[in-house]
Amino acid sequence: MSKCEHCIVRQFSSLKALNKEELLKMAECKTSYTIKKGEPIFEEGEVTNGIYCIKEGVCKLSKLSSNGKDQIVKLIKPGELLGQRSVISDEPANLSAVAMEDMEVCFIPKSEIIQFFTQNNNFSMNVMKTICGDLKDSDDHMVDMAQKSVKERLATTLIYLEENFGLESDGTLRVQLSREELAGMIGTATESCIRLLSEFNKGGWIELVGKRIKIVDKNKLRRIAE
Amino acid sequence: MSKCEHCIVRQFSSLKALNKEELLKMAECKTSYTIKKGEPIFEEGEVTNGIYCIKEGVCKLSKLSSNGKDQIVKLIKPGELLGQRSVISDEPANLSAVAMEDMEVCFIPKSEIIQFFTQNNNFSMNVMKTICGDLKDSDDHMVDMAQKSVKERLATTLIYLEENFGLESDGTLRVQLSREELAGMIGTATESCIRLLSEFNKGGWIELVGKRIKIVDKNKLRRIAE
DNA sequence: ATAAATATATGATAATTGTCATACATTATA
DNA sequence: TATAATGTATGACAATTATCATATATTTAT
Repeated sequence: MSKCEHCIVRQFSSLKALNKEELLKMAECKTSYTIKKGEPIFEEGEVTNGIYCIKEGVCKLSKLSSNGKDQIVKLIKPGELLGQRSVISDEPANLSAVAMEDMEVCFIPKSEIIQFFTQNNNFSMNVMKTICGDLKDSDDHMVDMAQKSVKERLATTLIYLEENFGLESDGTLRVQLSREELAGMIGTATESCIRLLSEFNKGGWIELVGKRIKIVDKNKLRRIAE
Repeated sequence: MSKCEHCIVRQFSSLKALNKEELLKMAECKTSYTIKKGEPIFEEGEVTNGIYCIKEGVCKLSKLSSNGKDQIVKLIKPGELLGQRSVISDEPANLSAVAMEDMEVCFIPKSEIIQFFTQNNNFSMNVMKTICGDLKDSDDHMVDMAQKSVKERLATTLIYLEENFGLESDGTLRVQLSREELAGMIGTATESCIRLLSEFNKGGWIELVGKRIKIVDKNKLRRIAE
C-alpha cells in the first residue's frame, strides 16, 4: 500500500488541506486501481460510494443525450478529484467517467470523506471552492453552447485543449481525441467536426498530422473563437 | 426591521438550518430592498459582498455572450438564495440578476454568512448541497443546449416554466417572459422563437393569449422535448 | 389622445448544420 | 498477412436556424 503522504498529485486538489494523521488514515482505507484506455471508472446513474483521486492519465466526463449521442462535459487530469458532487448530494453519478489513456486512480470511501468534512474545515472549504469553480465553468460552457456557432466552439475547444493539456514533443495536442470525441465535446455531428477541421487545416490555422492536431496559428483561432 | 424568525421563505433555503439566535443576529445585519421589474439586483462582474434572499418576485440570472446576446442561465423564485457561489469563491458575480417582476429581497453581508459557515455545519452542508444541485442542473442544461434542437429546447423550456413557476388563473404561464427573453432562455434568435411559438400554436399544443402562453397539450410538448 | 417607441409576427433568403452515401486510410483480428 | 472492422474524409442534399425586411399590434411618453 503506497503512502498518500508521499503522493505528489495530492497537492493539486482539496486533499492538500489534510494533515499527516488524516493522510495516514486515508492511505489505509484507499484502494488503488489501474484503468485501461476506454474503460469506465463509473457510469452515469451508478452509485459511487466514494471519490476518485486521479494519479495518472486523462479521462472524460460525459452524459448520454436523449438523441443517443454522448456529450463530453469536461476532461479531468491528474491531481483532480472525481465524484465529489455525488458524495455531497448523496446521489448517483450524473456523468460517466471513461479513461482516455491508461490511468492510475485511488478510490477513497465516502465514509472517510465525510469524516474529513466534519473534522477539517479547510478541506471542506477547498471542496466547496472546487465545486463552485465547476459551477462557474459549467454555466459559462452552457452559454457558449447556446450562443456560439460550431466553428467558434471548435476553435474554443482546440485552444482549451492546448492550454490545459499541453503538447507532444512534435507540437501536436497531447490529449488524443478521436474525431467522434472531439465532436462530442463541441456538440456537433462527427462529419461536421471533420469538415471544420479540414477547413481550419486548409486555412492554415491548424495542421492535421494523421489523427493528431497541431495548432499553427493560435491567434487566428482565438479570433474565430471570439 | 422585520424579523427573520417570522419570515416564511427562510424555510425553503439553506437558511432553515439556522437557529433562533442566529436568526436574531441575521435580522440585525440584513438589509431589505424593493426592486422594480427590469432593475438589476447585481450585474456580471460586480463584487457583491453578500447573498440575497428572495422574499417576493422572480428574477433571471443571465450572462452576456460574446455575440452580444443575453443568455438566461436560470430563473430564481422566492425562497431561493442568490450569490452564494461568489461568496464562497470570493469572486465577482459570474451572472447578472435582473428582476422580472417587482421584488422584495434581503441582503445578508458576507461576513455574517461566513460566520454561519464555520459555526453551523448543517447550514454549510445545506449550501453545499444546493450548489451541487445547481452544478448538476447546469451540466444537464449544457448537454441539452449542445444536443437538442431549438424546437426541442422550446418545448423543454415551456414545460419547465409550467412545472416550476405555475399558472395564472386563466391557465397561462405565470412568469411573464417577453419573446426576446424566452429566446434568451432557449438560446436562439427572437424571430426563430416567435416562429416556433406560432408553429406550436397552429399545431394546437399551445395557445397564445396576447403575449401570454397557455400550454394546451403538455404530452405533445413532452414528446417534442424528448 | 396621439405620436413615438417597442414588441410581436411573418415572409424571403442565406448561412449553418445534419444526414446519408461512399471512398479511403488505419487498426484490430483471425 | 489477409480480412474485417473501425475511423477519417468528402460530396450531395435536406433540414434547421439566422438575418434582414416589413407589417401590425401594443406600450410608453408627451
